[in-house]
Amino acid sequence: MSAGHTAITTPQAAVAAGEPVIQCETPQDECGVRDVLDRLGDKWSVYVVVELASGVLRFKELQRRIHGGISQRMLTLTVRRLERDGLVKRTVYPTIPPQVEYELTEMGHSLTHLVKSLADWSIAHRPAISAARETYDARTAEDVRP
Amino acid sequence: MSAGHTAITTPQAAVAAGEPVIQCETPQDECGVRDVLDRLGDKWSVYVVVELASGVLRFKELQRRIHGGISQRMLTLTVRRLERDGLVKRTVYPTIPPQVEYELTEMGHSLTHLVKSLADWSIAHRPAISAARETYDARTAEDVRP
DNA sequence: CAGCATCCCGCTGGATACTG
DNA sequence: CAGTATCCAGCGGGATGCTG
Repeated sequence: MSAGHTAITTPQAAVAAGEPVIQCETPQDECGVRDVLDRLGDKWSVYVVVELASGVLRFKELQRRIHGGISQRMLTLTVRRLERDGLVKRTVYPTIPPQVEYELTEMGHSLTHLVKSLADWSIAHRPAISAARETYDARTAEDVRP
Repeated sequence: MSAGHTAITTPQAAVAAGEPVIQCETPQDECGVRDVLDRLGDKWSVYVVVELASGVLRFKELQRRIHGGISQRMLTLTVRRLERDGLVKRTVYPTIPPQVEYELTEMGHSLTHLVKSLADWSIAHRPAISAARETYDARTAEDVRP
């Protein structure tokens, strides 16, 4: 994510200075959020987790299941990141042709609950969001008279 | 759930573990997830929501509170998007100097719970994630011996 | 089948300067 | 103070081709 080439205000400085944070008292909370969002933020991680929530999958099958068609490249990258973070376990069978199975770890499964909540919230509020967008667009359209 | 004709999948794991199985057979479900993740995916939305969770804030104050120093541009964009989606309410007071207040809508507040959960999960699992990364890095390092 | 390497485009997002 | 407008670097991510 952040390349960190700008050093106007380092997060460390803010933390060290004991800046007022959210309703949570510890400043680490935000770092934590960022950690999760960095994982969940990228386009495909959640979908992989979602698909793996139902069971073990091989690479191709995993790719096939993800609607919208994730590219091979992105699936590899995504799955590798998740593996690195200990959310996904990757098992290689040295057969011919090669077979690689992906499954969620315990930690990965625990994330499933949150993803589910996210999905539920999203589904529940989608109509409201759509409506809000239409309202907003209509209002700004009449607002900006050319 | 479908499947059952291939031996690849093993949904038993999820079932046995009592995991909430997420069904993504309908494309709408995924669109829903994508909708939320598109909002949460961008770098700053969550932080804005987090900061606004504690109360009404003006532009500058909001910018000041966000760690890492969000640029005016990004704060504007982020806050506009959130407003468009009906998560944030923007109130303009035509005074001099101008004063604009931001606050979460009801829907925005409902998202706060999820963000909170995300933060909690993140904080709880950060050590595990760090450990996993170290393990992974060490393993791959010795794996790729030149 | 699984996955690495390469090219390349578009969007995100930072810095800067200018208005109301 | 609260933006808008512009320029530009970086990387996310698609398409393609090559290995084991």
